[in-house]
Amino acid sequence: MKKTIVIVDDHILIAKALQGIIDNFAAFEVMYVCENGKELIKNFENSNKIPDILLLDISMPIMDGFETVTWVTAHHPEVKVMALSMQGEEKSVIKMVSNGAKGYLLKNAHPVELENALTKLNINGFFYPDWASKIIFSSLNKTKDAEIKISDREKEFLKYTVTELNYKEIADKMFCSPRTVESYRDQLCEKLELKTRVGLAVFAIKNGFA
Amino acid sequence: MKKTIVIVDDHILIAKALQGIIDNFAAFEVMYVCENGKELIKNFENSNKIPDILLLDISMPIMDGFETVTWVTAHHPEVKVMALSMQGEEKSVIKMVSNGAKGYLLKNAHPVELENALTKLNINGFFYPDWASKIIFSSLNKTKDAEIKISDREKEFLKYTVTELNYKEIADKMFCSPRTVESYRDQLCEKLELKTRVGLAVFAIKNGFA
DNA sequence: ATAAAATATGGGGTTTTCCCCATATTTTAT
DNA sequence: ATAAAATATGGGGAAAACCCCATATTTTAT
Repeated sequence: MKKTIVIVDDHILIAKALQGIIDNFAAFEVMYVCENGKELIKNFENSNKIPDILLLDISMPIMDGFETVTWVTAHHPEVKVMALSMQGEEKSVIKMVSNGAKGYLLKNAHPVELENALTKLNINGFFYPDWASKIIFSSLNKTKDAEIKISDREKEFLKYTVTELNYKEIADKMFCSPRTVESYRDQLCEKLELKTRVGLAVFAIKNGFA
Repeated sequence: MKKTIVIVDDHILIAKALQGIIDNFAAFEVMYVCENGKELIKNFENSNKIPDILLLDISMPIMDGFETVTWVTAHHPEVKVMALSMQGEEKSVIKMVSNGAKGYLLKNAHPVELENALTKLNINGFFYPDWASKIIFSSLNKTKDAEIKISDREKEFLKYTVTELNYKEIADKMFCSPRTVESYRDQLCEKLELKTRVGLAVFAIKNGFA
């Protein structure tokens, strides 16, 4: 009996193409593909449509990989989720794994690696390439960095740092005094070990706050 | 006789998966796949390895789609290049088309659309979905925007704008006077209709200069 | 319950950025 | 060939950002 797989990827061409590859594997077959997490949830309402393995793209418009893996882990923990992404960005790996992903594969892997990964995932219950394991282990050590908490108000401020508004104007938008805005800057600079607004703006963009 | 296709995409899994789809098409067959433009050029040195159609991903590490399509158009204008990308970002479309791409397809297309696109490309010599044509035509009107040229020196400066270096320090790195650095800023701000360094930094990141 | 931490605000001063003025050289285009 | 544009540099001043000081309130944690 072949193990069943569902692919979730908003790039239909890619999803279908992957399906073609997987359907040639002896031990696996694709049940169906979805464009996003929402669609997957709808399918999961039907108990006949729950697969053994979920191949999950991370960046999706409607309900992304992080949200989806969280939902699947909560509602169908028996489904093994393998994350599939372009780059192996540290934060994505940590976020996916801590939200329940059992495997992580890059899209620049070879088809044989995909088969190998699926097999390992099926037998061992998990599959992490060396580079991913490294990230996961090293993330356990530096709990300090993970402790950086950014308040809602600071997040709001970060949105404005990437604009050409000055602090006075940001204060107006945030209904507070310019001093307060400057204190957000100072606090964030301290936490993030930055010195300038440019540094904050770059941080905001690269970490999805803007 | 089937039309030959070469796929260039750094995500091997995707490239191979696409190959699987295309090889099922009656009129087309994949000759080989490459991970980047450099590899393609090496292959093109052998005249037996020049295909009818090139399926070209845009974002690649070594030699990206823009550079690659420029090279191919210059050296092998008979090869029809179809750009393949995640999103249909306006700037990417314009850049690819003005550099010689004859077609543009999103990765969230259906496999049938791919076959249709390849057929049209082969028969008509071009293929642009409606959304892409719209972008191309509207870009012809606002030639002003397209005329924005950023000099090498300004590009170098843009790299530094996203750092926490001040203009004095940037001047040291660029072996010029701080005034000169400030003139780069002023010129860029004028061209890009920006006012602050933060604006420049955001521009630099979003447009791949940093 | 009480201390610690986070939030919000202010005064005042230094540095950096922004923006006006201008000039000499080099490159590009007609 | 000559004008226009781009490059590189400078002076000086206004505005913004940075950074020290401090305080009152609220929230969080032990």
